[in-house]
Amino acid sequence: MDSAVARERALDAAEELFYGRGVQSVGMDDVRGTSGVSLKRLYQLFPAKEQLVEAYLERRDARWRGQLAAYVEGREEPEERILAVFDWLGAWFGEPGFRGCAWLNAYGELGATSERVAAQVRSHKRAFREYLASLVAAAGLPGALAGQLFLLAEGAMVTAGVTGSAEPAAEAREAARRLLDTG
Amino acid sequence: MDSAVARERALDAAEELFYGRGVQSVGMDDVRGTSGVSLKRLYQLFPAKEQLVEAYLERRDARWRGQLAAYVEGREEPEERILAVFDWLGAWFGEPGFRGCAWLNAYGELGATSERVAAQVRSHKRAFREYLASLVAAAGLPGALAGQLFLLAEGAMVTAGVTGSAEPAAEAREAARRLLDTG
DNA sequence: ACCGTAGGAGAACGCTCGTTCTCGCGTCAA
DNA sequence: TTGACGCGAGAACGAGCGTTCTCCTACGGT
Repeated sequence: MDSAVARERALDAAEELFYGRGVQSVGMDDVRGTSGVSLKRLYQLFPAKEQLVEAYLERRDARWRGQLAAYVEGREEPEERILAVFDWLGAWFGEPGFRGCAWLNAYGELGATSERVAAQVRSHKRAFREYLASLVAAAGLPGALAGQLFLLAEGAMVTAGVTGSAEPAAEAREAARRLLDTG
Repeated sequence: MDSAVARERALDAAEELFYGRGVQSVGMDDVRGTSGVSLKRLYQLFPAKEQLVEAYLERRDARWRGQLAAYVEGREEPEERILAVFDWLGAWFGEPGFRGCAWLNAYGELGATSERVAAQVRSHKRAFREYLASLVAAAGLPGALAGQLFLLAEGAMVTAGVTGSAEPAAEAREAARRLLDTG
C-alpha cells in the first residue's frame, strides 16, 4: 500500500473515531483496526498520537472552511451570504453523526494538556471569525457586527452539539437577520 | 475530621483540579493530595471517580446559577436585568483562573463516554436557558428572544474560554442590547 | 488496661493504552 | 539463489491510574 494512501486511510479512521467518540477514548489500536493500517505504518506516518490528532484537526479544518465557503459562494447578495452561513450550519447540525464542533470538543478534552491542540483550535476559530468579518465588510456593514455574528454561530454550534438538535441554527439565523436589519 | 467537612474539602479540591486541568488528567491521588482527604475516605464518600465528577458539577451548578441570579437581582429594570447577565459573564471571564465553561469542558471531555455527565450538562444548560426565558418574560418581551440571548451567552462563554479574553462578554452584551431595542 | 473499630499512609493490583520489539513472510536486486 | 529489506500481525513493555488491600496507630467504651 502506498504511503500516501495509508496516510489518507489513517486520517479517515482517525477522523471518524476521534470525532465520534472523543480522542482519549480511542486507542491507536482502534485506529489500526478501522483504517487497516498497521501500527508500524501509523507510527512511521505520525510519530505520536498527538501528531495524528493535529493532522486530523488540520485536514478537517481545511475541508470545513472550504465547504462553508463553497456554500456561501452560491448566494449573490452580500447579506444573503451572511445568512447562508447559518443555513449551512443548520444543514451540518442535521447530518447523521453530528456531534458538535470538533474543535470545541478537542479543546475541552485536550486544551488543558496540549498547547499545540489549543493553538490549533484558536487558529481555526480565528479563521472562521475572519471569514465572517470578510463577509460583513463585503456587505458594507460595520465591523463590530462580525464579532456578534461569530458569537451567535459559536453558541449555535455548542448548543446543537450538546442538545443534538439542529434548531439553534435557525435561532441564530433569526438573531443574525435582526442584527443585520438594524445594523 | 467530620465526614461533612471531608466531603467539602474533597469537593473543593476536585473543583479546583478538575476545572483547572480537566477531569481526565487529574487522578484520585491528586485529589487526595490537594484535599488532604485520604483515598479510603474519598472512596467512602464517592464510590467512584465519576460520582465525584458528578458531585463537583452539581455543586458548581448551584453556586454558578445562584451567583448569577444574585447579581441580576441587583438591577431594577427588567431589561437591565437581562443585560446584567452579560455583565456578570464579563466579570466571571476576567477572574483569575477562568478556563471556560466547566460544563462545556466536561462535555467535550466526557460527553461521549459518560451519559450521566452529558445529562448533567444538558440539565445545567436548560436551567440557564429557562432562567433567561424568565427574565425575558418578566420584561414583557417575545419568548423567541430567550433562545437568541442564550446563544449569545454560550458563544461568549466558549469564545472567552478558548481565547482567554473577557471581551466576548461585551460583544455579546452589545448584540443583546440591539436585539432588545428592536424586539 | 484492653479490645474493637475507624482512619491514615501508602503499597499493591489490574487494566488500559501509547509505544516499541519480535518474528515471519514476501519482494527485489545482484 | 540469496540476502537485505519492508511490512504486517501481534506480543511485549512501561507508565499511569482507578480501586482495593495491608498494616499500623489512635481512640472510645467497659
